Amino acid sequence: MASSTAVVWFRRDLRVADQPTFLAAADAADRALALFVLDPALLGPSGAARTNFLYGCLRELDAALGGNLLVVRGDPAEVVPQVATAAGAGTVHIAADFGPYGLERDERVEKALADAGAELIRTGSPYAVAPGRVEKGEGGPFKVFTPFSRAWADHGWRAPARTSASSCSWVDPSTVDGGPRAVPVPGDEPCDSTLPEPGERAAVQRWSDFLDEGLHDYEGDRDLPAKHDTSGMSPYLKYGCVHPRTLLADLGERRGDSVRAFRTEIAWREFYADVLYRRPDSARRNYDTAFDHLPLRTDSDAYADLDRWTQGRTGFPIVDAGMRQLRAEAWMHNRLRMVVASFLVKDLHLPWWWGARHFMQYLVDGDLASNQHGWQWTAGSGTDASPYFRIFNPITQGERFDPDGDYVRRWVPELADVPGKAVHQPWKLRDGIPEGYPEPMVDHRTERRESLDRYEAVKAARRP
DNA sequence: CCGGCGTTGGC
DNA sequence: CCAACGCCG
Repeated sequence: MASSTAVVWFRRDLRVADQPTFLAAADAADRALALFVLDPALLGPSGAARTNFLYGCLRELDAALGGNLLVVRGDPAEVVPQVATAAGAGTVHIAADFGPYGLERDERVEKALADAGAELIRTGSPYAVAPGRVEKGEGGPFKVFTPFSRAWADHGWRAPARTSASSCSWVDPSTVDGGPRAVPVPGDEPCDSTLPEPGERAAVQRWSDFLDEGLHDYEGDRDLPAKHDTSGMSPYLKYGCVHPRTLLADLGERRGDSVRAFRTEIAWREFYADVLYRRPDSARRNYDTAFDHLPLRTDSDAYADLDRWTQGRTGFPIVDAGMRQLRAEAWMHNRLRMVVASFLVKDLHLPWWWGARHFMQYLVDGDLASNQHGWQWTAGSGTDASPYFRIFNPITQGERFDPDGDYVRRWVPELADVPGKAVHQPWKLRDGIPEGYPEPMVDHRTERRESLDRYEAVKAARRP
C-alpha cells in the first residue's frame, strides 16, 4: 500500500487549537506536514516587524507540531498544489480556514486540488460564527450593524476548542532550533519596533491581564489613546493565536457596560467579515457605488500629500502622532485610525483605498475585512454609512480624546516641550511652531467645505 | 407607506 | 440644533 502524507494547510489561521485537526490527520496518514502559505498579496510589501511577529507565532506552532511546519511564501493557488505533488500519492489536504478573504483565490486552489484528485476537507473558521451564516429573515445579508449584532447574538456559536495550555507542551519559541526564521524580505524597511510578544501563550497571558485589569474601565477609557486601555487582542485574532469563541466564553455571564462594549467589538469583526464575504469586491471598491462619482485627487500633488500623511508630517499633531505610532509599533489606537482616516479622505480628498493600503502594509493586526470597511465607513461609501457631513475636526478630536496632550508628546518629539493641551495647536504658541515641526498642510475649515462640495456629485448620482 | 434610526460629530 | 438618506420594522 502506498504511503500517505497528510498536508494540513493553515491558510491564515495559525490557531494552535487546530492541533487536533493536525494530529488526527497525522494519525490517519504515515506522515503529516503542516503547511503555512505566506501570501504576499495578503501580507503586503512592508513589515519586517510584522513578519517577525508572524514568524514568532509560526515558531510556536512549529514547536507544538513537532517541527513539521513548512512555511512557503507565494500564491496559494500555485504553492498548495506544488506541495501536494511533492508530498506524493495518497495525500489528504486540509484547509484550515475558509474565511471571507480572497474568495477567487480559494476557488483556484480548490480547482487545482480537484485536478490533482486530492481530497479537500474544510475545518474551522477564525470567526465565532462563520461568515454567511447569520442571515436576515428574508435570507439576505445585513447591511446595518445593530440588527446584525442582535441576530448574531441570537444565533450563538459553539463552544471553543479547549486545547490550549492543557494539552500543548509549551516550548519557548526562542529556544526552538530548526523552526521557521524571520527572513528579511526585499523592500522591507528596517524596523526595530516594539511588537507584542507573538504566539498563543502570549495571547492568553495578555487576555488574562486584560480581564483582571483593563476590562473594568474598558467602556470609559478605550477611546483615550494615552491610557492604552485596549485588549490588545487584534494581532492574536488576526493570526488565530486566540479564537473569538474563547474570548466570548471567558466573558461568560459577566455583566456590565464594559463587557457589553467589548462583546460589541467582537461583533464588529464578525459583521465586517460577513460584509466582505457577501461582497468580495468591496475590498477594493466602493460598497456604495454612488461614491464612484466622488471627485478625487490623484495627481502628483496628491501623491506628495499622501507622502506627508504617511510620514506623519501633516502639521496636525494628533494626526501625526497616530501615523508615527503606526510606523513605530505597527499598530495604531482605534480612535486615531478614525482621525487619520478622516483626515486623508475629507481634508486631503484622496481615495480611501490609498490609506487602506498603507494601513494593511503596516498594521500588525491589519485585517482585510475590518480595515477596508472601517475605511469605507469613514469615507461614507460603506455599510452603515456615516452621514457625509460628519467630518472629524482634527483639533477637536485631539482635545477631546487626548485632553492632556500626553499621547501627542509621546509620538511627536518636536512637541515634547509643549505643555498640556496647547500641544494640539502648535501654530498658536507664542514662540511660534517648535523647530522642526511642520505648519498645517491644509486649512481644515476650507477643506471641510471642499469635501461637502465634492459630495454633491455623489448626491447627484443617487437622484433618479 | 411612513416614521424612526444609525458606533464613534461639529459648530 | 444642524442636515440628511437609506435601511429597518
